[in-house]
Amino acid sequence: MPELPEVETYRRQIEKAIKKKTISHVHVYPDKIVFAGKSQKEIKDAFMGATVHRILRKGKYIWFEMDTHPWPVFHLGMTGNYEITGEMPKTKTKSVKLVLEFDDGTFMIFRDPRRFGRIFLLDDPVNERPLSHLGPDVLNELPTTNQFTELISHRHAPIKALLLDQSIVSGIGNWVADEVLFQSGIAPDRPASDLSKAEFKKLHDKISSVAKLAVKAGADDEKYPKSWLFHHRWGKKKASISTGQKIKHSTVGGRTTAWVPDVQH
DNA sequence: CTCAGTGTTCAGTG
DNA sequence: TCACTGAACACTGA
Repeated sequence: MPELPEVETYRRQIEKAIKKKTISHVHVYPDKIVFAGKSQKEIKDAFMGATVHRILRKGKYIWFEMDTHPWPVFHLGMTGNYEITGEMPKTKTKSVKLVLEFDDGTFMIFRDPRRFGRIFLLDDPVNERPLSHLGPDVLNELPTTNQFTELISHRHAPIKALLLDQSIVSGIGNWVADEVLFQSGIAPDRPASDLSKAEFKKLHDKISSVAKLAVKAGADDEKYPKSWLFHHRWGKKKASISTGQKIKHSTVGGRTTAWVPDVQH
């Protein structure tokens, strides 16, 4: 379930679990796609014996800052996930792609059943593809309202498509985009160039508050405010928000979009 | 059996 | 080149 809140929450958990520790064993399960063409040996060599200093994140990518190069960069795709445990997973399901064992007996498991996730090996992650294509991070590097407005106010694509464009601001995914537009009262298919100055300000504020709050909640849905569209967006056909207004589902920016026409104009 | 999906990239069009 | 759209990718669950 990886959008920014999940990825940042994973980053914090992983950093807490393995910071300053050294990798003592590496188990790589062959997968040409997830490992982006790298051989098992290349992957193994990169991890083996390395000490992890920090876990960093930009947009939906996280990577290990280690004492040796190259550094591993992870993207969870649609279904990737991590698990930190004290023992080797007993049943090796097909979805397990990588298991790292650390010198204190901590294990980190990377799974990805649908194989949209990726593990890259890069010498300088932020300056190499695909990270070099990312715009500023929505959490740590969000542009000011004015900068944000300048970035997109001349564009004619639907505002939602631009929110999802990782090269403008990185980290916003499908449900976060919908949530932000709902709370801003802006219809997802409005061309960005149509938005007023006040709407850009509102949008910018909501991008910031939704991202921060979701991370603060540790990506735990149940802790998100009751008023959020999030809780109702996948509720069947006749779904509505707490106030009774109907949720409409349509395709915007190539993605299924949930929105409330009575509230978003 | 069919289809959409919490994401990204690339080909094709204007 | 740029801005934008839509398909492809892999696999599962509804």
